[in-house]
Amino acid sequence: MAIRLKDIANELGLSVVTVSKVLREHPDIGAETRKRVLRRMRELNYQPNLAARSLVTGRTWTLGLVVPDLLHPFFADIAKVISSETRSHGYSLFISSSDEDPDLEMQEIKHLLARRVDVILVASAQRSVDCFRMIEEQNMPYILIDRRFQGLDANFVGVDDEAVGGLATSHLIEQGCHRVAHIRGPEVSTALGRLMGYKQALASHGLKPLPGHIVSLGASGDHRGEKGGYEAAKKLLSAKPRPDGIFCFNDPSALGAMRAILDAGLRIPRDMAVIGCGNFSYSDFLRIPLSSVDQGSELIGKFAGDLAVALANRKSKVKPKAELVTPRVVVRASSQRTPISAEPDSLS
Amino acid sequence: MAIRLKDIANELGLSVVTVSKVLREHPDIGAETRKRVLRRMRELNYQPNLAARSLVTGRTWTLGLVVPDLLHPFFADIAKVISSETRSHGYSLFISSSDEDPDLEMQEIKHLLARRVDVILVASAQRSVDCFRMIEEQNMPYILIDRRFQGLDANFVGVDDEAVGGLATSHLIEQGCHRVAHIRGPEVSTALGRLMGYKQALASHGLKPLPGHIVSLGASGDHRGEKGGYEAAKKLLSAKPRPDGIFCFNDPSALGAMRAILDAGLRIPRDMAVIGCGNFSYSDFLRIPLSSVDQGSELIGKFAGDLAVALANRKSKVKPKAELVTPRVVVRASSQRTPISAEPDSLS
DNA sequence: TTGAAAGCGCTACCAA
DNA sequence: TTGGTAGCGCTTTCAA
Repeated sequence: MAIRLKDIANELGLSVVTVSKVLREHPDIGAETRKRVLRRMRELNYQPNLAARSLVTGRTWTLGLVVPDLLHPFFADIAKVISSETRSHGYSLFISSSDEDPDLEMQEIKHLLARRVDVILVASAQRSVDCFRMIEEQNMPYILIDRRFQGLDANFVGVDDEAVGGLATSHLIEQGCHRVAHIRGPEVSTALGRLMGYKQALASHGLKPLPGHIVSLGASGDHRGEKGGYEAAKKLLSAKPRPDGIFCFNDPSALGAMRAILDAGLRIPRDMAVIGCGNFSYSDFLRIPLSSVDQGSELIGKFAGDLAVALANRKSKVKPKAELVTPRVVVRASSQRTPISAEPDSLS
Repeated sequence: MAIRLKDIANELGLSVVTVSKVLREHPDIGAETRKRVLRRMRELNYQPNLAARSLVTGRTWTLGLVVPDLLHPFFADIAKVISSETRSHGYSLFISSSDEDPDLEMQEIKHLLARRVDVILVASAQRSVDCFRMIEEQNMPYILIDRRFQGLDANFVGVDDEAVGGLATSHLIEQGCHRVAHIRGPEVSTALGRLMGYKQALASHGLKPLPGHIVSLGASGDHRGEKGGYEAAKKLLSAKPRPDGIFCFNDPSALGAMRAILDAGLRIPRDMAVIGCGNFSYSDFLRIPLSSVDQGSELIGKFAGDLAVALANRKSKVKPKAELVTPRVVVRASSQRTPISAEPDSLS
C-alpha cells in the first residue's frame, strides 16, 4: 500500500541497498544516482517504514513518558518541553496519564517495554520500587521525573523539594508570620521533601511546628487538591493558636485553602498569608493573586529531554545522574504583607 | 538482549510458532503446552516485540495526535481522554504540540506517516488542505479535531461553534446587555463559527453588531490570548457607544479583557458583562468568576478516540463522519446580572 | 495439535 | 561505486 524502497529501486533499475544508502545519506553513492533517487523519493513522498528499520537497528527513535495527570499544568508543561526538545533529535514521544494509579502506570510501562522505546520517562505513582527493578531487568534506560524513591539509584530530574519548602516557609516568616502552618501532600518524595524543608526553615528561625499546624491533604479522587485544600484549611482555622500563614503543598490546594479562609471571614494576607507551589499560569488572575514557588517545569523538561537523548545514544550503562532544579519564590498578593520586594509575573 | 519468542521456544523444546500461538491465544494448542509456555513467559516477564509484529501484520496499534498547544487545558483534556479511551483497546498514543506552526505540524505528520500509525488525529494549524491531501495519498485514515477546513470532506470531531457563539451572545442579551461586542479569534473555523453564531444571535434579537464592536485578538506569539484580550478590550472600551457586554473567543482572552475593564475602573458585570469559552478549571477561583461556554472537551476526546479505533479496524475507506458536540453555558459572576438561574461549578 | 518455510521492509556486511 | 546475501522478531500459511 505505502511505497517501499523496493518500489523505487525497481523503477530506477537499482538495487534496494543503493536506494537505502541514499536514504541514509551514505557517502559512497554516485552524485547522479543520488539525484535520481532523491527526486523520485520526493515525487512519491516516500516515508521509510520505521518499524522495519527499528527491527534491524535495535533502536526505535521513540521515547515513552508516563505522568500522573496530563491536565496538571506542571506535567503538561514538562511533556510539551520534552517533546519539542527531543523531536529535533528525531524522536517521537508516547505520552500517557496514570491517574495516580500504580497499576495503570505499571501496565503502561509494560506497553512501553513491549514497544522497545529507547528510554522511559516517568513521574511515578508507584509505592514500591518493584516496577523499576523490572525495567532494569529489561536493560531499559529510564528517568524518574519529579518524584524519586528511597534506595533506588536511578536517573532523576526534578525540583529540589527541600528548597521549595524552605523558600516558601522562610518567605512567610520574613513577611511577618509567626505561626506558619503546612498543608502537606501524600507520602511521595515531593511532599516529604517540602515538609522537611518546612521544618528546617522553621528550625533555622528558632521555631517549630505548633500542634495541629501540619495537616494532610485528603488523598484519593481529588488529586488536583482544591477540595482537599479547603478541608485542610478549615482544620487549620480551628487550631489553637490559629496559624497566621500557610504553606500549601501545591497551588490547587492553596486555592481551596484561600476559599476556606475567605469563607471564614478572614482577610488574605493580613490575617492569614498563603503561598502555594507550582506557579500555575493563572495565578495573577485570581481573586487574590497567589504567591507560589515556581518549580521550573521548563527546565525540568529540558534536562529530562537532554538526558533521555544522551541515554538513548549510550551503548553501555553508566552511573545514574540526578539533576535538581532550583526553585524560586514568586511573590504576589496572597503573601505580600510588606510593601517592598514585589515580583509579580505581571501583564503589561 | 530482550527475551525473544525463540528463546522461550528453545528452552521448552517447542517451535517458535507454537509459542507465538500461545501468545496470541490461538485455540489449537494443548492445555499442558499452553500452561508451560505461559508460565515461562511470566517468569521471564516476556514482552513481545511489537515492531516485529507490526511489520508482519501491517498494524502498529499506534495512534498519533498533534495539537497546537498541549499546555492549553482544552487540548490537554482531549489528549488525556483520547489516550485513556484508546489504551483499553490496545493502542499507544504519540502526542506532540505544533505551537500553531503549520510547518512544524506538517513535519510531525510526516513523522507519524513514517511510523505507520493506524490513525492520525490533528487539531490543525494548517492554512491550506495540502497537508491532508498528502495524508490521503498515503491512504492513512485521519480525524480533524476542533478545527475543520472548507472543501475538505474529512472525519471531524468538535464543538458546534455556531452554537457556541449563539449561546454566549443570547445569554448576554438575556442578562440585559443591549450592546454586545465580540473579541474574535484568528481565521480558523472555530473563530469563524463563533463569529457567525454571534451575528446570528444578534440578528434573531433584531440587533446587529455596532461599528467597532468586533475586535480581533492580536495574532502571533500569544496564542494563550491574555495579552491579546487585554488590548482588544481596551479598544472596545473606547468605542462609541461603549459595549455593555463582551463575548470573548476563549477564556484566556476573557481574562485579559476583564483585567482591562477593571483597570479602566468599570465594574463586572454591572457596567460590562463578560463571557468566555472553554470553561477552564479555575474559573471559579478568579477575582470575578468567569462565565464561559463549555466546549465539552471530554466528549470530544471520547468521540475522537472511539472514531479512531473504528477507523483503525476498518479495511476499506468509508464516508467521513462529522460529530458535533453541543456546547453549554456555565453562568458565573462575570455575566450574572439577574439573581436567578445560577449554575456555578461550585465547590462544597 | 504442532511445526517448517516464507516473508514483512529495512539495514549490515562483505564481495564485486 | 554498486549490489547480493543474510537476518532483525514476529506472523501467516500450509503440511505433517
